[in-house]
Amino acid sequence: MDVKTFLLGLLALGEASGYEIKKRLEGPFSHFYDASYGSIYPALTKLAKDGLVDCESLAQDGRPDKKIYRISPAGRMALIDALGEPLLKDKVRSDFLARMMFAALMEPRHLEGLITERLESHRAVLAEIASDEMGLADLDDSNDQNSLKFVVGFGDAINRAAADYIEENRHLLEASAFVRREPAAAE
Amino acid sequence: MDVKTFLLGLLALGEASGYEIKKRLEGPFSHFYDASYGSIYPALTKLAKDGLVDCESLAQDGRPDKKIYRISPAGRMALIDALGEPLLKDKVRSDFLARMMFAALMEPRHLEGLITERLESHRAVLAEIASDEMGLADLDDSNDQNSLKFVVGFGDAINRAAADYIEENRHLLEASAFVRREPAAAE
DNA sequence: GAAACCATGTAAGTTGTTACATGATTGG
DNA sequence: CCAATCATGTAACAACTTACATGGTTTC
Repeated sequence: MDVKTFLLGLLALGEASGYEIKKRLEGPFSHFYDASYGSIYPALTKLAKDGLVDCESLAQDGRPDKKIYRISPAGRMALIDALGEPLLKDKVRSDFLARMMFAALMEPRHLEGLITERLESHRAVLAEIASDEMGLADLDDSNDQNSLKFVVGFGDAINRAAADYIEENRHLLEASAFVRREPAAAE
Repeated sequence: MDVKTFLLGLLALGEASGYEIKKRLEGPFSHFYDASYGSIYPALTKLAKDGLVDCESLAQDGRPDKKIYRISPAGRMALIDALGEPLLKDKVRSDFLARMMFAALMEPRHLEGLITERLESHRAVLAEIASDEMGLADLDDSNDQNSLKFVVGFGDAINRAAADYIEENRHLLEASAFVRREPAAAE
């Protein structure tokens, strides 16, 4: 799903500015979708130009106008159309797993650091989800609430499984790495 | 990790042609890395030009020469350097989860189809991993074998967790979708 | 006889990121 | 006082995908 469609969907759940959208994407959705300001702002401009969203400019003191976007009836139809299209394969590129493939070429200390770092990042996500910092509470529609519960719960399940797996299997990487290097080189 | 570095890493595990690399990427690594011919072939050409890999052309009957690439000493050093750099965030973009966020706008039948399709794709990956079609057996180095065991096992754990989660929680999406639509409209 | 596999490569196009530009306000 | 937050936008760039080009061989 491209950025335009995704933003249209987010606006179907409630009005927002570009800045607010970006902040939300940094929360509990970041595990399956991400977008930078550099793609969000142009996308919103394009959606407005195509009549799929309405835009209200709120003048502010020292800052640029805050622009509140709302989905239009045409936008809702376009979104429904887009949701009817065939499912695309997920795109994943994991720097972590790619490196683990070549763990045998890494310094043991460095390797250990990467693994620990990764474990901590999974734990941080789990903590964030558990503490419900995600403000899904502000949705009127209980269907939408259930949808968000589903995707956030999905992130919880995946991060939990990943953390558990790493803990239980890091020895596969670390044991061999430690063996291979300076067996008894009393430095 | 960009395509060039990843290919360099794969070649560190053993020689291969561009075509063979692509085939391997369609196997048990596809859950965390993917690349098309259009990125593989130019990357190999570039690596050879930079002296990081050596290339041997094998003439063949009706086909283009098969080009076997092997990592060079310089390539090995470049790879080790690259592996020492700071870890990048995984990039994930899930069309499936993005759509589930907007499940309330989908036709119930269509939604059900998407969920079932997704479940089956997880199960297919699990079956493929279980049947060990991945030919990691042809590695001499036991360190490399352990590394591959780790990343493939990671895929197994994640796919299992995802499938279980979907089975247990699809009702969150489907229940609400069915309710909202023609409560008793005897078509 | 059609589809899939083997085998490489290029060019055009899409999509998105990074860095820059601007600048007041609030919290530590 | 420095960093972070609020707030939008553009332009240059990077990276990758898709489709095209070529064409024999093997499998159903």
